Amino acid sequence: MTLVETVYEAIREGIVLGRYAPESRLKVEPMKAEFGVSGTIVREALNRLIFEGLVIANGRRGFSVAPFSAEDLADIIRARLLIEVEVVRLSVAHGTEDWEVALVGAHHGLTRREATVDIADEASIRALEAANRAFHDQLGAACPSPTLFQFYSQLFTRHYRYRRVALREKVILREAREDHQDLLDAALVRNVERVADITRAHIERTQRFSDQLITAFDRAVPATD
Amino acid sequence: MTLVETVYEAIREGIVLGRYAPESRLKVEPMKAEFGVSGTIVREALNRLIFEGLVIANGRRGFSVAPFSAEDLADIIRARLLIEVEVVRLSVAHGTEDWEVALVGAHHGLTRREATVDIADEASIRALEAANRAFHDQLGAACPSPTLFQFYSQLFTRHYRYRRVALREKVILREAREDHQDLLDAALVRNVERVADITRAHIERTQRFSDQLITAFDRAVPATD
DNA sequence: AGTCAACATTTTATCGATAAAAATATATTT
DNA sequence: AAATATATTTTTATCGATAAAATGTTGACT
Repeated sequence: MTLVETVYEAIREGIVLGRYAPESRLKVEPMKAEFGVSGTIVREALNRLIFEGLVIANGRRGFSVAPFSAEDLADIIRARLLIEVEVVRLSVAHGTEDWEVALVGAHHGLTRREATVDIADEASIRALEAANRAFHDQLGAACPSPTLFQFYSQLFTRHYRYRRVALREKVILREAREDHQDLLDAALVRNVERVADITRAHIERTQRFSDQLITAFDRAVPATD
Repeated sequence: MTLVETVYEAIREGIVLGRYAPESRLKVEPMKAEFGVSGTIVREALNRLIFEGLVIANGRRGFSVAPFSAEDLADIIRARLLIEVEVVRLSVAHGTEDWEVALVGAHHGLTRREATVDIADEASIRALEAANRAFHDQLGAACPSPTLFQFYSQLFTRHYRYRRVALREKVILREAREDHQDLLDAALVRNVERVADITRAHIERTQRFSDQLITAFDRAVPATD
């Protein structure tokens, strides 16, 4: 793996997990030290993140983390409703037996994490989210459109940046658990429209918490300037 | 405008217009000379193009132009059918009066080019395509979802890479002309579903030429290695 | 006190050089 | 002549240094 790729992953994780706050500047000089690489590497990694919607390039004024806003969140949800629903639809329609097997496996892993998650434990939450992501990725993995899958993936990541703030709510976890079971059942019997419906509801459900998310975030991180 | 941005635009245009053939390697050393900049600049520009789907990064083996394939083209068309249709739908539903004015203007510009285009003249074709792009961009410009608009834009660019091969067909030009007039008329009376339908047909029409496009390309540019 | 301008500092954008890797050519052995 | 090993060249990935902006600060002047 190339150095740029390593740094690129690290920065992306830093942004997604909120270690770099929204709108904060991503200064090359400090990051050189942080990762022990030269400025060129950092800059190349940042350039890759621009089109992923996580980093903003401000002309001659360097880079910064993409901002949080209610509009942006609404935008992400709307786009997910269009794209992710189509991705799972196509995937369930095209999935092979191997895909089914992998899906059952991913669901099992997710179930385990859901059962044992401790809301107070950061690592446990992190593991749950990884399993959640793996399950949803697998659900869409048989989608024959690489482009749509890439869009889905990007949106999922951007959405997670917001969602993680609310991940400690027990009620969300419970509802999500039910959705996941329903998704698996419908997917296994290839009920495409039902999978689409549950996916839609699953995404829409997060909308209920949108306002809370934004205000919760504003409380946690006061304006950066 | 920063140097990286300039070079980035130049490389993108080079790829879109086929000056850099699909799958050909994008070597930093020659490009340094071509643009009169250092390797760092070229690399940063290339990194930006990765997520746009125009450039592939091959681990430690440099960069290359995204390949042409029948699957890729089908993928682009499928994604456009989903995303662009939604973009124009949202845009027509949300467009203000200023948007209407700009749309009429863009359509007028396009009509002029369509009337005077000379299939044998490269510059004339180029101008037509710019006007075509401007009209379609304006049609979707009032879409309240920046994300969906960005996806639309990326797909349009990627599709153009294929379409330009077929742009010299008179029959395509004639059919497109009719679509554009119908799109404008339906947009002005805010007939959202009609605009969506025409857009769908407009994109689907290109599908008829897909096979020809691929074989035409294969003839024009024999395998690169 | 508040505005404005000269100055100092930080930060960025960019370059040229280098070491490591990959690709290519050459030689050597069978 | 084929296959393998070795040397050579090209190309890439990476670094440290520098000039040009941008930002922040101080201090004179109203």
